[in-house]
Order: sequence, then structure tokens, then C-alpha cells
Amino acid sequence: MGHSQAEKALSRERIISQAAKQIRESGLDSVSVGSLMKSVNLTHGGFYGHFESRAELIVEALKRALDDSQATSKAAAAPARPQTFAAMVRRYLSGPHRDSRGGGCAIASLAADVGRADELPRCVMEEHINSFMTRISGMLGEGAEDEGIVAVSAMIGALAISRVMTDTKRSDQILRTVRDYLIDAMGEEEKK
Amino acid sequence: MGHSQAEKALSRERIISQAAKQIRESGLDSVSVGSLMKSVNLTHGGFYGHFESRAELIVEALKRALDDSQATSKAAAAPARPQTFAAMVRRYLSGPHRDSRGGGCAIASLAADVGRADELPRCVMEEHINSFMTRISGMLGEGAEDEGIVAVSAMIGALAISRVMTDTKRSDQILRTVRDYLIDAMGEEEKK
DNA sequence: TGTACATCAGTGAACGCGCGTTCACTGATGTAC
DNA sequence: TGTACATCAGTGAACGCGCGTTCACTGATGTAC
Repeated sequence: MGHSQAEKALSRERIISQAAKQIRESGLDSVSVGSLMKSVNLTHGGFYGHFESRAELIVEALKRALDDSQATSKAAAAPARPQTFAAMVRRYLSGPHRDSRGGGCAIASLAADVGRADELPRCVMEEHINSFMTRISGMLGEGAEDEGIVAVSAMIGALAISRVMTDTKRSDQILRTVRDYLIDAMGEEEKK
Repeated sequence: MGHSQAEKALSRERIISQAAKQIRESGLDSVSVGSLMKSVNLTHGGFYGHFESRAELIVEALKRALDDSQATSKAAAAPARPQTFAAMVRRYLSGPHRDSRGGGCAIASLAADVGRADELPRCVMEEHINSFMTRISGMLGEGAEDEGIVAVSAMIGALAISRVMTDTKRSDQILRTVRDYLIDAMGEEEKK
């Protein structure tokens, strides 16, 4: 059992990234200290060498989940840069995104949970929502701030709804309808 | 202590309606059998004379929450009938609705929770989402099925986002922007 | 470079607590005569 | 209508369990000489 300082940093990293994945999949309440530590091959007692409390971990995991999903979204733009609004919407409102909760947009998975939470997690997500809206507005061109707000609202709502649907055809249809509407109503202008 | 059959029905009613209110406020996981029964002045043991399990109660409470919020929304239309799309959107995307989680739209509060739940609760909400979309489409006139889907997605997303925001001004701005956009882009046609 | 010691990452038993669920019991309700 | 009895709504103690958190301990790591 070698427990060097470098290993401690790696342990913390594994704890946070595992917790981040789990909250995206199953919500803020789904993480328990015991099962989380077991899933990264540590014992529950060690947890408090890394965090003051479960609540502190949740905030760190939320930050990580939001950062991860933002990074994934930006990385998808890498080949073609700058990313177009249409490409972004097509990826966001897709079957694969709907079906990968653990790897998908943390705002969509967790907005309702965070809306009921304390001020700290809400502030953390608030910043990410604002920067997501700014990013989308930027794709739509000058003075498109309002369109960015509307597009983000519709994308988050449609994704959440599509995850409720048990009828896959209907779920696909909703994603497709909102996707086509947004691209048609907002994406066209961007080409000018 | 009189425990007549009529009183049993009233007890069940109080349990479900209290649970429905609580899940709209704080999510599906927030209801515990003990505290719920205490809040309707009964003891926890009596719970199992009304429901087979906590899971069964959750499904009943979800149905009730959805029915209640639908009824509230339809009741608001009573004076002017049929309700206009613009009036509906103005009420949905308002500060008072955002601030009354316990009395507000159960789809918006619970979509993410239900999206992670078992098939039964998902089916229950699915029907309500479909009928909400149909209702909105109906307000928009013939062949407005797609617009209904988009409007419902945007309304649910915007409400969830507005509840995350700690900056009230920003929260209001998001509600206002989505509200104005929807009325402008979709509501105008309805007047023709 | 080699030894002696302090540090500290991680262990695992223990804590009090609230959870969902069960069950023997109580006593008013409802029914049969 | 009045009495005797069965029913059953609600009570509260008890169950096993998992939770978040604490703490005495272990032994490798890192440091001072």
C-alpha cells in the first residue's frame, strides 16, 4: 500500500470524476459516500481526507460534470471551427445524446435537481447556463442574444422530455421537430 | 378515534394530495413514508393499509401532481374561453409560476426525475406531455402540431432554467425573452 | 548516501439516525339477529 | 330498536439496513541530519 501525495491527488481526481459521472446519470441524490468510495476501490473512511462533507463533494462533482459536458461539446467542434449552430443543435438533439445520460449535457440532466438545491450549486450551474447561452448566441451572429436564450431553453426542455418518453418513435419525433424548427428559424440567418 | 370507511377514503385522499404537493416542490425522492404520514396526522404503520409500497404511492402522487397542475392551468382559462396561446404562455413563463414550485407545472418540476425512473412513472408523465402538446397545438390552430412541440419544450426548459438562476433579474429576463419569442413567432398566426 | 523519525493517505470498526416495512394490538364502525 | 359480534382503520414497537460522519490505528512516504 503506497500512499504518496501524488497518489492522493489521483484518488481525489478519481472520486470526483466518478461522482460527476454518477450525478449526470442518476441525479444529485444518487451518490452515497460508501458506494462511491467502493467504486474507486477505497474505503469510506478515507473520504474525509479529501472532502469536508458530502455536500462539498456534490458541489465539486457538479462543477466537474458541467465542465466535462461543456468540454465534450466543444471538442466535437474541433474538426470544423468555428462550429455552426446547425451542427451543434443536430448533435444536442440526437438519439445518442438522449441515450447517454452519463456522458451528456449536465445542465439538461441536473437543472431541476439544482433548482431545488442550495445557493452554491445553483450559482455554479448559473454560470454554465449563461456561458452556454452566450456561446450559442455567438454562433448565431451579432445581436442574437435572445435567440440564444430561446434555443438553449428549447434544447434543454426537449432533451428532458425525450428522456421521459417510453415510446422511442415519439421521443425521436420530438427531438427531430425541435431540431428542425431551431435550425430553420435561427440557423438560416447565420449563413448570411 | 372514529375510523369509518368514509374516513379512510378521506385519509387516502389527504396522503396522496400531500405527497403530490411535496414531490412538485422537492422531487420524487423527497417523500418519506414516516414524515408524510406525520404531516397528515397519522402514524407510519397505517400507510400500508392504503398502499402496497412507497413506490405505489409515488406513482399515485405523480398522477395527482400532473392532474392538479393540468387542472390549475385549464381553470385559469375559464373566464375567457377558449384560452389563447399568448395568455397561456404569459402565465406559464411568469415570476409567480417560477416561484410556486409546489403549485406549478409538474412536468417542468419532475421531467428529469421521471426520466431516470422506472417505466410506470415514465408512461404516466408521457401521456400528460402528449396531451399538453396537443392542447398547445390546438390553441395555435390547424396543422400546428410541430409548433406545439417546440413551444412546450421551450416553456419547460425556460422554467427549469429560471429556477436555477440566483440572479432574479437574469431569471426574469430569460422568462420574458422566451415568452416574447414564442408569442411573436407562433402566437401571431393564431389571430388570423 | 544511510538512518531515524514525523507525516499523513488510507483502513475499518463504531456512532446515531432515518429509512421502508411488518405485525400484534386497540377500539370504533358496521352488520346480523 | 337493541344486543352481540366481526370487521378493519389506525397505532406504535420492532426489524434489518444503509446513510453520513468520527476516530484510533497502520504502514509507506517524505524529510532532517
